[in-house]
This record gives sequence, C-alpha cells and structure tokens, in this order.
Amino acid sequence: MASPHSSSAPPPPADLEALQKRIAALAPDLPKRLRQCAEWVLAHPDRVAVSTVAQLAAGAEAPPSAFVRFCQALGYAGFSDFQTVYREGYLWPDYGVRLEKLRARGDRSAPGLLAAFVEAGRDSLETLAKTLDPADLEAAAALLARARMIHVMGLRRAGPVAGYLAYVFEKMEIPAMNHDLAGRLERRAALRPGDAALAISFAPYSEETVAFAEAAAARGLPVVALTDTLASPLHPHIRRALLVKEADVGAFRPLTATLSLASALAVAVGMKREEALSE
Amino acid sequence: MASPHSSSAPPPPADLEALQKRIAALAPDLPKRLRQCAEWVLAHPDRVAVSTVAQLAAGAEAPPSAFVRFCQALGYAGFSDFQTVYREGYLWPDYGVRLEKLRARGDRSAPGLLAAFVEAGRDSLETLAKTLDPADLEAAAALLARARMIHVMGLRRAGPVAGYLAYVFEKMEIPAMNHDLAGRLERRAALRPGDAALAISFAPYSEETVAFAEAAAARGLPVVALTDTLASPLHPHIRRALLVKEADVGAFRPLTATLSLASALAVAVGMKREEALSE
DNA sequence: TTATTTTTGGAAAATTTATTCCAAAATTTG
DNA sequence: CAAATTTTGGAATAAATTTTCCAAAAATAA
Repeated sequence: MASPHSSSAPPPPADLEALQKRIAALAPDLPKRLRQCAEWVLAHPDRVAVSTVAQLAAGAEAPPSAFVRFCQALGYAGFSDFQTVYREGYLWPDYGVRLEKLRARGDRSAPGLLAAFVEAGRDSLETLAKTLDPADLEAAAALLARARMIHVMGLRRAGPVAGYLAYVFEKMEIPAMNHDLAGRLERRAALRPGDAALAISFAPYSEETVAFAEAAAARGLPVVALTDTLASPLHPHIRRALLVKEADVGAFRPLTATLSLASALAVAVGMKREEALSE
Repeated sequence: MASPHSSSAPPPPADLEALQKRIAALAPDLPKRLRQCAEWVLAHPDRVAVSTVAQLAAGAEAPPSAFVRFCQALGYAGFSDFQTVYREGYLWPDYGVRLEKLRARGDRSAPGLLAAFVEAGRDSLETLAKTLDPADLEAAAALLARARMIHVMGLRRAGPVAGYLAYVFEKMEIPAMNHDLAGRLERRAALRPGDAALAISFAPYSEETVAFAEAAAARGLPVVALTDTLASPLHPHIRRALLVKEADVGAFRPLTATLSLASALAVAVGMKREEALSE
C-alpha cells in the first residue's frame, strides 16, 4: 500500500518523450523562476544532456538552486536523476555511418531519397553563398525597405516562397500583400506610388507573374525579382535581380536555397526599416 | 632540430571531426590500454558527451587513469578538455547568439544575414539526416501511397509547406487536396474512407490543424504528421510522426529541412504508387 | 640474463559539481 | 493592513568526478 506519508507524487517520467510532455503540462502552474527553467529546458533540449546545473540555470536566468527545485517539482530526487533521462534519450545513433547507410540503400527507398535531397540542399546553399552578389542583395533590401507596401507575387513552384515571405513580413509588421490570385482576382489597383514589388518566378516562367512585374513597372514601382537565370522574361521590367540556382534531384527541385535567400532578404528589410525608424 | 624535450606538441583539435581523425591516426601507435580507449571512443562517439571517465573507461575495459592518459596523449590537459569537444560537437549552434554578434559588430548587412541563414540551413539538413528515423519515413510514404486521396493541411508557417506538397503531388498526378481554409471553408465532408491525411504543424501549433487531424482520425483515416516535437498536440491523433528540427536565426526559422523532407516524402509516395500500378 | 625503459592500475589528492539549508523577500490570505 | 505562506538566492555542505602520483609489472634493449 501507500507509504504512511505522501499519498501523492506520481512517479517521474522515465523516458524523454513523457518527460517533455510533463514539463509542458506543469510549466504554467509553476512559480516564476521554476517556470523559466521549464521553458528554457523545452526550448533547448539538446543542451540538457551535456551541461551542468550551473550552466543550465544560467541559461534560464535562475540560480542553480532554483533549477534543482524544478527537477524536484517534477518528482526527481535532484538534477542528476533528471539529467539521466535526457542523457539516455539523446544517445544518438552515430552519424556519419547513418548517412552512409541512407545512401547505400539506393535511390528507390524513401530514406535514400531523403539523403539525395539533403545533399542537393547542401549543394544549393553552398552555391548560393558563392554566387550571389552581395551588392545586389543589399540594394534589393534597401529598395524594399523604403517601400510603403511590398507587393509579392509567385505562382506554382514559386507559390510557397511568396507565401512564406508574406508570412514573415506580417510577423515583422511590414506592410505586404501577397498577390496569390485567390478568386482569380488580379488586384492591380493596389499597386500605388511609393510601393515596391517583389516578383518570384522560375523556368518555365508563368505569364501571370511576368504580367504582374510589367504592370508594376508601368506604374513606376521598383521591382525586385527572385529568379533563376538572367534570361528570365522578368528581366526587362526589374530594377534588381537576385539569382538562385537550385540543384535538382531527378525532375524535382526543392526550394532550399531559395527560401534561405528569401529569409535573409526579409530580415534584412526588417532591420533596415528599424534603423530608419530610430533615426 | 627540435629542442631536447617539448618539441611542442601540435595543438589538440578543437572540432569533433578533426578530433576523430586524429584519434584514428594515432590509435595504431598507442600502447594496448590506450588503444583500447581510442577504439572504444571511435565506436561509440555518442556516449562520450554524456558519460564520466569511469563509465567510458569501463566500456573500454581500462582503468580511468588510462583513459585520462589517452586524453593527454591527444594533447588535452585531461579528460574534461577532451570531453568538451564532444559536448560542443553535439550541440546546436545557437544562431540567435551569432546574429547578436553580427549585430554587435555593426554588421547589419544583408549579406551577413544571408551567411547566417545559409549556415543554419546546412546545419538543419545535417540534423535532419542524423535524427530522422528511416523506418518512420518509409512507413509514412507507404501509408500515403495507399490512399485514394491525400488531404494536406498546414497553416501559418507550415502553409508554404502544404502549398509546396500540393503542387508536387499535382505534378505527379497524385490526387491531393490542400485544406488551406481559403474562404473559411473547412470541407470536412471531403474526408472519405480510403483517404489519408497529412498534417503539418509547428510550435505554436495552430488549433485548426489539430482539429483537422482529430477529425480525420475520427473518420478512420490514417494521419501522418510533419511536426517539430514529440510534445506536439497532434500526437494523440496520428499514425506516424516525422520530426524535423530547424535551426533558427534569431527569431526566424526558415523551412530548409522541412521542405527537403517534404520533397523526399512526396517523391517516395509517387514512386510507390508507380510500383503498385506496374504490378 | 640483466639493465633500462615503458606501461599499468589502484589509491590519494584536488577539483568540480550537486544538493541542502535558511534568512530575506515576495506573495497570498484572512 | 497584518499574518501566514510561498518563493527566492546565496552560502555552506556533501557528493561526485577528475587528476596526479607512484610502486609494481611488462616490455624492450644490451
């Protein structure tokens, strides 16, 4: 039966998955310092296995004693017991060997495909870093940062890129509009003086995006293009071109490098706007 | 020639890869016990970060003092120094901090940001290859390949991923439907027996996607999830989870690894369907 | 074989790390 | 507003881990 005192204290989780759930469940009810520990631990699970209490506590901006109390609140005797769960949960299958295996299984299996995509992605990123002209990027960011509103367009394969940019711009509270043709609406009237346009298109270039760039240019807006070749039909209409070349896996071309460039562009625009505001 | 003693040993490697090479190179010339240590360490690199000398020495069937001598033979002051290299080698680089540094240096330039995103992307891909369970990927692909129709849902940050998948599925003529909530329509009636669902969601998880997974599960459809933690609220409803962790740059997390995984999944589904047809 | 050098393992010392404790501060309750 | 309770942070203590040291064993050279 239960021991004379303490009917409570459910046994502490023994595997990482359960432990993380428990932490997440418990966090809201914890006092401030302990909650900081909980949140930091959830955000940096990789560090727990290889750090000392002092280091983790410092990360969570709490004293080590608070961290130990946090472990005890979860039902463990102390930090060491708690850490053990993370250590066992993080015994990684070893790593170079793993990629080798993925590759060895050949292109037909799903994991083999993943290996191919991972490798293609890394190549694309390397190429991007090597070939992109920093001056172009800088100039494109400056140009968009000055705009009252940024009009983004990208269809088909470029669609997700446009969607991602719209999302990031909104997150940063930068006025932006994604011309995604939902409901077949072209919304050209939204293109106003003082705005800027960002057209994303890859071969085979979709007519609508080219027409969009042309319309924006005709209204005097500066147009930045994110595209794959200098021969792109967007060319006559644009102020700056950012070129990305993606490595392909068979007939498929993931958007790895393109999205990294898009991210950098968006954040750069955000920073430039902040600077401008604080001046 | 060199001075009688201390021809000054070369500095010990500071990164994991170099260290492992050095160990392999040194091992054959080491005396028996130290060689045992070297070999055990090469065979179990994951343990080094989370064990004590005593544990590692026991694994290598040598006394702790031998293990310490082994570390010193590599040029480190002792075990602790040696272990640090392993610990840092398995940690996620913290791009938030790195971005801070870029800022502090006054390098708010767009190219500086791009460098950070490229590096974060490469790390994300590496981690993906390292941590994804091939069996999960294989099973998820098989599961979706059997479906009459694949229902995809992903909102906010996951939106572009859902969009990309829908695009690729269409390209491959795989029946798929993106539940993007355009026009606030939920279209639950489309979920029919024989179909499968693919839910994409990252912290903070959007309610709608969780509800979608729940609805699909309630109708008996197998649900595959593409998500970031085991603590995801999608968990109760799904058949298979594919976990991706993206490195973040400051508050921003590009979708590099996620899209590579999505690509591999989509192409694998396509291949499996072709195989099935030709039988 | 003997002398010399290298390697070995256990035990003691030094250091680092975890845990407890308690007075002060903050919060909640009456 | 005062009393009771909870939370906090640092200092003291306890525990663990690492490192050094040295005599004995093994290997090598003469």
